[in-house]
Amino acid sequence: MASTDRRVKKTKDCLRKGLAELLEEKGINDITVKELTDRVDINRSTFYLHYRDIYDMMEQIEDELVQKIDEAIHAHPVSPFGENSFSFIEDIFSILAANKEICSALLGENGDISFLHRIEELLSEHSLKVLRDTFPDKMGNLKYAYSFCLSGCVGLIKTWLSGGHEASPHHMAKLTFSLILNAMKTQR
Amino acid sequence: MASTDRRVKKTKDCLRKGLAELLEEKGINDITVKELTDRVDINRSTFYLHYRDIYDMMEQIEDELVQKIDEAIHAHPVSPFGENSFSFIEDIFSILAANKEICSALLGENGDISFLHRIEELLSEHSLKVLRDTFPDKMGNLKYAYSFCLSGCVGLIKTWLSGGHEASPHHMAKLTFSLILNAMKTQR
DNA sequence: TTTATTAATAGACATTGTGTTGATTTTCTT
DNA sequence: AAGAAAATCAACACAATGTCTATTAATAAA
Repeated sequence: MASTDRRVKKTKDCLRKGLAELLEEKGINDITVKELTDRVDINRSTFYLHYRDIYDMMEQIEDELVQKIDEAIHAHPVSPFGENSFSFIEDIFSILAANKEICSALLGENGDISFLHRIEELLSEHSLKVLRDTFPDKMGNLKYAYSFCLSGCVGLIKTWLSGGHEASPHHMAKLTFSLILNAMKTQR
Repeated sequence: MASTDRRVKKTKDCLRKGLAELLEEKGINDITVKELTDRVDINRSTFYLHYRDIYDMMEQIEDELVQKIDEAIHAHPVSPFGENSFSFIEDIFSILAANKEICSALLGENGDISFLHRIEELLSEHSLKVLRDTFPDKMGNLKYAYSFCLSGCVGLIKTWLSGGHEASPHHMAKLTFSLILNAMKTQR
């Protein structure tokens, strides 16, 4: 991402696009470096100039996405559950939309379960703080309701990505917010 | 599973146990046939007598689990959302508990995202019918709320498995039921 | 218990992808 | 235009793969 040299950017973009394509067809398990470089017509040696192996490449891509989301989250002040507490959720949906292809691939049928876990952790890290303020007395019992919501959010994201994002990030954020709030009522 | 010969059963059990162990340590990507057979002290050739490769082995294990869950689901009549509509959920929790080690591994950090999808599909297949009866007018708009609940259920399962199942399958089924019901109210 | 069957083992094999290296060519930046 | 850096090409040892054949051991059924 950082590199300024056109050649590096072009090579990495090329490889990334090829990987996203391959991930729609098969699992990362069955994807070889040779296969990827052959497909996008890049020398295999060039691949090793940038990545240690396929998994390293996947990880680097995930790192970038996670970092972007992380930055978006921390750009918002920690506020209790209320009217505007879902503004950071909207940002997340926007980031995902801006990286639709690779995100779909990473969360889809042949995706990476550890990326899924990282997304959950990101959401968790932030919203745990919020929840602690909103339901201070019940934190112990909320464990299950909370994990229900957490995974539920990821499910929402997956469905939204796999469709054509007909709904706007703003609308999705509002929906997410109300779903969480209602589910949480279970435990009050 | 079917085989009657003790040797086959012993070999398969051994390999399966080894795979579950390895999956707690690393991703399926980094697990080689040689590594697995070395660990459980089985000849590498023997592995190929039963499985095409590591992924084939994983698939066969998943197939068995999915089949068990599928049978459990179809053992229950399709009933509208009500007092007893969650009895099949209880069965699912029981099956998962009976296969705790491998299920934890398959849904955990180094798990298999496609197994996760299969579980979702199984739940989906059955509960879509139920939902169609419960909310017949709103089916179009329910898409997102539904996927929220679907993934939420899997999250619930993951959390329950990774803990020590302190809660009983029955309790979890009731909790699942009320979480779904509350979340669904969002869209009414 | 014996026998026929079937599974597991051991060792060898060609094949394929891996990761690395050094020399050369191409492309970029300034 | 010149120097720097990236991409290419060819070659390499290496390790895991998947397949085979011959041999040994364990099992089920008589």
